Amino acid sequence: MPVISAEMPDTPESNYDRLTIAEATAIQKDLRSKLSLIPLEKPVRTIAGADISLSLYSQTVYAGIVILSYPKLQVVAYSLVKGNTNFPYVPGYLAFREIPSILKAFEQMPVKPDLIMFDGNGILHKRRMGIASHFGVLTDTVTMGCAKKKLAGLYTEPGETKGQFTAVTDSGETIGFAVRSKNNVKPVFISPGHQMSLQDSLDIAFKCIGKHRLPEPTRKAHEYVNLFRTGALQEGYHEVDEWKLF
DNA sequence: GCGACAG
DNA sequence: ATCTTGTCGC
Repeated sequence: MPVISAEMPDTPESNYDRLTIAEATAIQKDLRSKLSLIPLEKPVRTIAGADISLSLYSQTVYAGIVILSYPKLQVVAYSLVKGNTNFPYVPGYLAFREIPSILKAFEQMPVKPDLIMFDGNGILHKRRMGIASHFGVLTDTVTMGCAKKKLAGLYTEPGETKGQFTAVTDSGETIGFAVRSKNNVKPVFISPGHQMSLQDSLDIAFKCIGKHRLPEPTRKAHEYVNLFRTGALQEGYHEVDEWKLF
Protein backbone atom coordinates (compact mmCIF):
# COMPACT_ATOMS: atom_id res chain seq x y z
CA MET A 1 0.00 0.00 0.00
CA PRO A 2 1.85 3.08 -1.25
CA VAL A 3 1.94 6.15 0.92
CA ILE A 4 2.08 8.35 -2.14
CA SER A 5 -0.94 8.35 -4.44
CA ALA A 6 -2.95 10.61 -6.70
CA GLU A 7 -5.07 11.62 -3.72
CA MET A 8 -1.94 12.26 -1.71
CA PRO A 9 0.47 14.11 -4.01
CA ASP A 10 4.14 13.29 -3.80
CA THR A 11 6.01 16.52 -3.36
CA PRO A 12 6.34 18.54 -0.16
CA GLU A 13 5.77 21.74 -2.10
CA SER A 14 2.39 20.72 -3.42
CA ASN A 15 0.93 18.52 -0.74
CA TYR A 16 2.18 18.92 2.79
CA ASP A 17 -0.20 21.81 3.42
CA ARG A 18 -3.35 19.72 3.10
CA LEU A 19 -2.30 16.58 4.95
CA THR A 20 -4.21 15.25 7.92
CA ILE A 21 -2.21 14.15 10.96
CA ALA A 22 -3.04 10.54 10.12
CA GLU A 23 -1.60 10.94 6.61
CA ALA A 24 1.47 12.73 7.96
CA THR A 25 2.02 9.88 10.42
CA ALA A 26 1.81 7.36 7.58
CA ILE A 27 4.44 9.31 5.64
CA GLN A 28 6.75 9.35 8.67
CA LYS A 29 6.43 5.60 9.10
CA ASP A 30 7.22 5.07 5.43
CA LEU A 31 10.26 7.36 5.55
CA ARG A 32 11.51 5.57 8.65
CA SER A 33 11.89 2.37 6.66
CA LYS A 34 14.38 4.21 4.44
CA LEU A 35 16.39 5.72 7.30
CA SER A 36 20.09 4.90 7.56
CA LEU A 37 22.31 5.47 10.59
CA ILE A 38 25.54 4.08 9.18
CA PRO A 39 28.68 5.97 10.30
CA LEU A 40 29.87 8.91 8.23
CA GLU A 41 31.79 7.66 5.23
CA LYS A 42 33.17 10.86 3.72
CA PRO A 43 35.17 13.63 5.40
CA VAL A 44 33.19 16.74 6.30
CA ARG A 45 34.53 19.91 4.71
CA THR A 46 31.39 22.04 4.83
CA ILE A 47 28.51 21.94 7.30
CA ALA A 48 25.28 23.89 6.98
CA GLY A 49 22.64 25.11 9.38
CA ALA A 50 18.97 25.18 8.29
CA ASP A 51 16.20 27.22 9.89
CA ILE A 52 13.15 29.39 9.22
CA SER A 53 11.91 32.66 10.67
CA LEU A 54 8.26 33.70 10.96
CA SER A 55 6.41 36.92 11.62
CA LEU A 56 3.70 36.83 14.24
CA TYR A 57 0.26 36.17 12.71
CA SER A 58 1.74 35.56 9.26
CA GLN A 59 1.84 32.50 7.03
CA THR A 60 4.94 33.79 5.26
CA VAL A 61 8.08 31.88 6.13
CA TYR A 62 11.67 33.00 5.61
CA ALA A 63 13.78 29.90 5.08
CA GLY A 64 17.52 29.66 4.89
CA ILE A 65 20.49 27.31 4.74
CA VAL A 66 23.88 28.74 5.72
CA ILE A 67 27.03 26.88 4.71
CA LEU A 68 30.11 27.09 6.91
CA SER A 69 33.61 25.74 6.33
CA TYR A 70 34.57 22.83 8.56
CA PRO A 71 36.22 22.67 10.98
CA LYS A 72 36.87 26.42 10.91
CA LEU A 73 33.17 27.22 10.93
CA GLN A 74 33.27 30.40 8.85
CA VAL A 75 30.25 31.29 6.70
CA VAL A 76 31.05 30.70 3.02
CA ALA A 77 27.59 30.84 1.42
CA TYR A 78 23.87 31.02 2.17
CA SER A 79 20.58 30.41 0.39
CA LEU A 80 17.46 32.36 1.35
CA VAL A 81 13.91 31.76 0.14
CA LYS A 82 10.56 33.27 1.07
CA GLY A 83 7.76 30.73 1.21
CA ASN A 84 4.34 29.99 2.58
CA THR A 85 3.01 27.58 5.21
CA ASN A 86 -0.47 26.49 6.06
CA PHE A 87 0.35 23.34 7.98
CA PRO A 88 0.09 24.27 11.68
CA TYR A 89 2.74 23.67 14.28
CA VAL A 90 1.99 20.31 15.85
CA PRO A 91 4.62 18.74 18.13
CA GLY A 92 6.03 15.74 16.27
CA TYR A 93 5.14 17.09 12.83
CA LEU A 94 7.40 20.11 12.49
CA ALA A 95 8.81 18.78 9.21
CA PHE A 96 5.51 19.23 7.39
CA ARG A 97 5.51 22.91 8.31
CA GLU A 98 9.14 23.76 7.57
CA ILE A 99 10.48 21.36 4.93
CA PRO A 100 8.68 22.73 1.85
CA SER A 101 10.44 26.11 2.21
CA ILE A 102 13.80 24.70 3.33
CA LEU A 103 13.70 22.38 0.33
CA LYS A 104 13.43 25.39 -1.98
CA ALA A 105 16.46 26.94 -0.35
CA PHE A 106 18.31 23.64 -0.75
CA GLU A 107 17.43 23.27 -4.43
CA GLN A 108 18.61 26.82 -5.03
CA MET A 109 22.17 25.98 -3.95
CA PRO A 110 24.52 25.11 -6.84
CA VAL A 111 26.86 23.24 -4.49
CA LYS A 112 25.44 21.23 -1.59
CA PRO A 113 27.00 21.11 1.90
CA ASP A 114 28.47 17.83 3.19
CA LEU A 115 26.14 17.85 6.19
CA ILE A 116 23.13 19.86 7.35
CA MET A 117 22.27 20.57 10.98
CA PHE A 118 18.62 21.36 11.68
CA ASP A 119 17.00 23.45 14.38
CA GLY A 120 14.96 20.48 15.62
CA ASN A 121 15.48 16.75 16.00
CA GLY A 122 16.72 13.80 13.96
CA ILE A 123 15.78 10.40 15.45
CA LEU A 124 15.09 11.96 18.83
CA HIS A 125 11.43 11.61 17.96
CA LYS A 126 8.61 9.25 18.87
CA ARG A 127 8.71 7.62 15.43
CA ARG A 128 12.42 8.38 14.88
CA MET A 129 11.45 10.84 12.17
CA GLY A 130 12.14 14.39 13.30
CA ILE A 131 12.71 17.13 10.70
CA ALA A 132 16.42 16.33 10.24
CA SER A 133 15.76 12.65 9.50
CA HIS A 134 12.77 13.53 7.32
CA PHE A 135 14.78 15.94 5.18
CA GLY A 136 17.74 13.57 5.00
CA VAL A 137 15.74 10.63 3.70
CA LEU A 138 13.77 12.86 1.34
CA THR A 139 16.89 14.35 -0.28
CA ASP A 140 19.37 11.50 0.38
CA THR A 141 21.73 13.78 2.29
CA VAL A 142 23.67 13.67 5.58
CA THR A 143 21.74 15.42 8.37
CA MET A 144 21.55 15.79 12.15
CA GLY A 145 19.39 17.62 14.64
CA CYS A 146 19.99 20.12 17.42
CA ALA A 147 16.91 21.06 19.45
CA LYS A 148 16.63 23.55 22.28
CA LYS A 149 13.99 21.56 24.17
CA LYS A 150 13.28 17.87 24.69
CA LEU A 151 10.63 16.39 22.42
CA ALA A 152 10.67 12.72 23.43
CA GLY A 153 12.47 10.19 25.59
CA LEU A 154 13.97 10.19 29.06
CA TYR A 155 17.26 11.58 30.32
CA THR A 156 19.05 12.61 33.46
CA GLU A 157 20.34 16.17 33.67
CA PRO A 158 24.01 16.33 32.59
CA GLY A 159 26.61 18.05 34.81
CA GLU A 160 26.49 21.84 34.82
CA THR A 161 29.85 22.33 33.11
CA LYS A 162 30.47 22.65 29.37
CA GLY A 163 31.11 19.31 27.69
CA GLN A 164 29.02 17.16 30.02
CA PHE A 165 26.33 15.07 28.38
CA THR A 166 23.88 12.24 29.00
CA ALA A 167 21.93 9.90 26.74
CA VAL A 168 18.27 10.43 25.89
CA THR A 169 16.54 7.06 25.75
CA ASP A 170 13.19 5.67 24.70
CA SER A 171 12.32 2.16 25.87
CA GLY A 172 15.99 1.56 26.60
CA GLU A 173 17.15 2.68 23.16
CA THR A 174 19.46 5.67 22.92
CA ILE A 175 17.92 8.18 20.51
CA GLY A 176 20.10 11.20 21.18
CA PHE A 177 21.99 13.21 23.80
CA ALA A 178 21.42 16.10 26.17
CA VAL A 179 24.59 18.18 25.75
CA ARG A 180 25.77 20.98 28.01
CA SER A 181 27.25 23.28 25.38
CA LYS A 182 28.16 26.00 27.87
CA ASN A 183 28.47 26.33 31.63
CA ASN A 184 25.22 26.82 33.50
CA VAL A 185 22.83 26.90 30.54
CA LYS A 186 20.10 24.48 29.57
CA PRO A 187 21.37 21.56 27.47
CA VAL A 188 20.78 21.22 23.72
CA PHE A 189 19.44 17.94 22.34
CA ILE A 190 21.58 16.28 19.70
CA SER A 191 20.65 13.36 17.45
CA PRO A 192 21.60 11.95 14.06
CA GLY A 193 19.25 12.65 11.20
CA HIS A 194 20.31 10.45 8.29
CA GLN A 195 23.46 8.76 7.00
CA MET A 196 25.40 9.20 10.24
CA SER A 197 25.60 7.43 13.60
CA LEU A 198 24.69 8.52 17.11
CA GLN A 199 28.41 8.83 17.89
CA ASP A 200 28.95 10.92 14.75
CA SER A 201 26.23 13.35 15.76
CA LEU A 202 27.81 13.79 19.18
CA ASP A 203 31.30 14.26 17.73
CA ILE A 204 30.15 16.79 15.14
CA ALA A 205 28.08 18.70 17.68
CA PHE A 206 31.07 19.13 19.98
CA LYS A 207 33.27 20.36 17.16
CA CYS A 208 30.63 22.96 16.25
CA ILE A 209 30.30 24.48 19.69
CA GLY A 210 31.84 27.90 20.05
CA LYS A 211 31.20 30.59 22.63
CA HIS A 212 27.44 30.21 22.56
CA ARG A 213 24.83 27.71 23.67
CA LEU A 214 23.81 26.84 20.12
CA PRO A 215 26.29 25.15 17.77
CA GLU A 216 27.56 27.54 15.07
CA PRO A 217 25.62 26.05 12.11
CA THR A 218 22.16 26.48 13.64
CA ARG A 219 23.15 29.69 15.39
CA LYS A 220 24.21 31.24 12.09
CA ALA A 221 21.19 29.90 10.25
CA HIS A 222 18.91 31.47 12.85
CA GLU A 223 20.78 34.76 12.61
CA TYR A 224 20.63 34.86 8.80
CA VAL A 225 16.94 34.02 8.40
CA ASN A 226 16.12 36.75 10.91
CA LEU A 227 18.21 39.26 8.97
CA PHE A 228 16.36 38.08 5.87
CA ARG A 229 12.93 38.55 7.47
CA THR A 230 13.80 42.02 8.70
CA GLY A 231 15.11 43.08 5.30
CA ALA A 232 18.83 43.22 5.97
CA LEU A 233 19.54 40.31 3.61
CA GLN A 234 17.96 39.55 0.25
CA GLU A 235 16.39 36.39 -1.14
CA GLY A 236 18.62 34.20 -3.31
CA TYR A 237 21.88 32.29 -3.22
CA HIS A 238 24.91 34.23 -2.02
CA GLU A 239 28.59 33.41 -1.66
CA VAL A 240 30.76 35.29 0.81
CA ASP A 241 33.55 37.26 -0.86
CA GLU A 242 36.89 35.50 -0.75
CA TRP A 243 38.67 38.42 0.83
CA LYS A 244 36.45 38.13 3.87
CA LEU A 245 37.65 34.59 4.51
CA PHE A 246 41.44 35.25 4.78
C1' DG B 1 -8.78 13.47 33.32
C1' DC B 2 -3.65 14.85 33.65
C1' DG B 3 0.89 15.76 32.01
C1' DA B 4 3.99 16.35 27.82
C1' DC B 5 4.51 18.88 23.98
C1' DA B 6 11.03 20.34 18.46
C1' DG B 7 9.53 25.34 16.17
C1' DA C 1 8.35 30.55 16.55
C1' DT C 2 7.35 35.82 17.71
C1' DC C 3 6.34 40.07 20.83
C1' DT C 4 9.28 42.91 24.58
C1' DT C 5 12.80 45.71 29.16
C1' DG C 6 15.37 45.30 32.30
C1' DT C 7 18.51 42.59 34.75
C1' DC C 8 21.71 39.06 36.58
C1' DG C 9 26.12 36.69 35.75
C1' DC C 10 30.57 35.54 33.52
